[in-house]
Amino acid sequence: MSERDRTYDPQAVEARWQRVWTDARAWEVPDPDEAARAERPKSYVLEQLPYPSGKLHMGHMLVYTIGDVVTHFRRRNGALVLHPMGFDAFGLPAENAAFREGGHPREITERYIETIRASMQRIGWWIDWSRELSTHDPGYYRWQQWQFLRFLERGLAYRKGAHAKWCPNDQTVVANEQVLPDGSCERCGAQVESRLMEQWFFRITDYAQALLDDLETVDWPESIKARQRNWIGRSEGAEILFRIEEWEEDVAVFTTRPDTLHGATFFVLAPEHELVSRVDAPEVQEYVRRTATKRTAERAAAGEKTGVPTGLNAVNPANGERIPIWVADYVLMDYGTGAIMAVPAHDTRDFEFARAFDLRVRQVVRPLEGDVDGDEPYVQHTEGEVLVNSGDLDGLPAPEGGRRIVERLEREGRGRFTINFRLRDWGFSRQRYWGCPIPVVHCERCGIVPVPDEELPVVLPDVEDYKPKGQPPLAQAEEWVNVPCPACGGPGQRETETMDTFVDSSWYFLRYCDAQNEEAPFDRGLVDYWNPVDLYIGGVDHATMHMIYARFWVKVLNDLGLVGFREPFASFFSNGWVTAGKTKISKRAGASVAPDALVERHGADAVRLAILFLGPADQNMEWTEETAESMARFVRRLWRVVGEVAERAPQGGPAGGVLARKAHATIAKATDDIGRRFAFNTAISAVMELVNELSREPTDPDARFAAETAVSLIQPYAPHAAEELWERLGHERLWEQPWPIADPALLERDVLEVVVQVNGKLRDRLQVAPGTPEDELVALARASERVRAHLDGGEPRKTIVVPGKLVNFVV
RNA sequence: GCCGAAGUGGCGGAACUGGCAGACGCGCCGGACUCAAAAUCCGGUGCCCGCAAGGGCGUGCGGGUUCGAUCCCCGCCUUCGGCACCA
Repeated sequence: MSERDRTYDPQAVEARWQRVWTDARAWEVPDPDEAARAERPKSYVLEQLPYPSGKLHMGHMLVYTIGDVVTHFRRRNGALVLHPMGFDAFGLPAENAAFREGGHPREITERYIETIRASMQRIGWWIDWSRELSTHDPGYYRWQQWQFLRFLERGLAYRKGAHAKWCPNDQTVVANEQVLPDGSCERCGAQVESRLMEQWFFRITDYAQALLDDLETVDWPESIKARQRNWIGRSEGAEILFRIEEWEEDVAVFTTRPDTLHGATFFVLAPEHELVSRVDAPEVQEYVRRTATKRTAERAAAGEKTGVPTGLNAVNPANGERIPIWVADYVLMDYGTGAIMAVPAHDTRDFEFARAFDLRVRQVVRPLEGDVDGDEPYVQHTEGEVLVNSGDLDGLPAPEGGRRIVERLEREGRGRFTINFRLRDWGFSRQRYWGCPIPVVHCERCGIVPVPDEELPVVLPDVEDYKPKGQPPLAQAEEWVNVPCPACGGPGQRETETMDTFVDSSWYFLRYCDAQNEEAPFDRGLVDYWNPVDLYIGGVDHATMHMIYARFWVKVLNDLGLVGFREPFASFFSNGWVTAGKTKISKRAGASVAPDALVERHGADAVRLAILFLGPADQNMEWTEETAESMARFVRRLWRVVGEVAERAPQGGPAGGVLARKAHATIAKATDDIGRRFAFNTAISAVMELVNELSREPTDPDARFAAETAVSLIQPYAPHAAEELWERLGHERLWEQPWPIADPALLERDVLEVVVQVNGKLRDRLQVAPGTPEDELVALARASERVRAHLDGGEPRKTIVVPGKLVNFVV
């Protein structure tokens, strides 16, 4: 044994095998022809792609190692596994990194891409780099612009004036999803304001119901589905028209409780409601001004209710009653119609408002027990409650009464059943530089004119100053902006806003399937072959935005006939957060625990093992360096034990002894843990147990088989060391070896341990042969000294026997 | 308020279908090797009583079902996460 073989040098071993794999082009997955498709199943394993706005951190270490282990496992189980990688290069994170560090966003971004790719390759993740893409590449976003134009043709992309969340610091519109609960900007922490401006939207609300229904068809954790359902927020109810008496005009409200219509004692408009701007009263306009400057946080803080009366009255269509119209900011413009009928007896918020301004309260649904009459609002729906104070409907069960009310209004043309969603259309334009240009030209004569397909891509130009200053940075690129209108040839200006980065990530998984295509976004045959993604892996933080947008995008493409499936991600594994101390590791913190430094110290194999041994991969975990040390120790131990076996253990197949049985049990456990349970930590434990037993019997006739099994099973986690040890055991190309299969015959133990209990408490253990008859087991158990002591000489009242497992006496 | 997840040794965690609670690892204790230390190896390690044999207790709390409950049911407590004047 040479000195090199004796001591484990991860840096040398890992470099060696990475060279071998690269030379063999082992990580590439060419698109299979028909014959190959018939021969092997496909599996598309995908992790959410990284933002190149910082270096790799331990969160990445976790996601990509999970994906890598599954990739190895499925490959060696015979599947053709697509496992690509790319970079989500555009968008605020990359741009902010450029501001932070100086330089052009493109340079910074590309530098980070280099760095991250080098780290990934050093860690040895089994990635098909021939399919790499970056969203800032014109070869990529050209086809995004092309798809946008298809959406535009269908009316699924449109422009409208809307109240937008505006970040005064980033000088851009931010998505609702990017505003934190306290009203601050997710990116920079500044307080977000409300502004009325023209913006681009995708009509995602057209797909609200489909997005909800199709959740039934995907295999995702229930918690993630629940978040999406929550986000889509479907409510069944009715739209009802009230008449503004003084103006002889109708105004619609949405309600989920039409049964309480007779209890409406006042009416409230959101301050942004169109009608409010037409109210002359100065105190109303003053109130509207005040709420507009109010920060989201203050308005949302459900403290004191504020509002002003308009002096106008609305007529309740159910009973002709006149009720006062108020303006109050507890009514939101972007939900329902921006106007409500207030029923203080049956809604807590209306009740609070009525209390604050001394408005009438009238109960119209009688609870089964107790009474309301002003003290507490009664809101809970209970089975069997009936209407009161509702004219001829009195005594009807509330739900039925509600139905009758809407049916009546429907006949009069003053109401209808409807469904309202919390989900709003996706505002995707950003007043920022670093994003995909929106390929349209504004023409005074023709309006918004799409750039013809053959002129794509509209390439993002360089500008002097790419920092936002109230108007989009692209407006400075005058030569680029001023172009003839594609329709009439007259003077036109390009759109200067860019697309939200979530557009980029809504279809990247399709592009991987045909990344070099210059004729189309992708070939439908290839995309339909690989998709849907069989296992998508990523963080919960993308459970709503990204994963809803991507689902929407695919549904639209399906409706356009561009893809043959309606859901992008057939199953989803949500990985936990990695924390160091108490803070989530991200680019903001944690250079000290950067994977690069850890790999330098312990080797890639040890760090890969450590991140998965830390705990269940779908739960949050706290990183500890001790774990990396302990995994490095384990690899060294494996190295030494396998070396000893290679040198001293007898040649020949397994003899079927204890060690061979243990090896087969380990195969069964590791296979189930990786393949079905995604319990990577316990799979590693199982291999450790095997190695522990092997280290006690390195010259056993089964030692060679046990060593081979251990090496083979640890390969997805520690591919470099495993490959080297496999070679040491006299074999080649472990990465191409089929995953081992447990022999059911050897899973049967030759001696079973049967537990003997008295009253459910463990009193003795028996060693018996498998298949020992029940009565013999009972006899053996009763013969036990320790059992007899607890039986107190009496007869057991009852005896329970679980064959092969236990005997329980009840006295 | 609504929705979701989770409470097990000193620590991370295991127990997969109701059947040996604490696998595996960290830490700690003891020993071997060493001039010494590191590394490595061997042994021990839930808590309490006991010299020991052995016994008792033990999976957030209180009940229940069961021969038997970390696991199922009911009622609480705590922690974490998401949504939230959503009409």
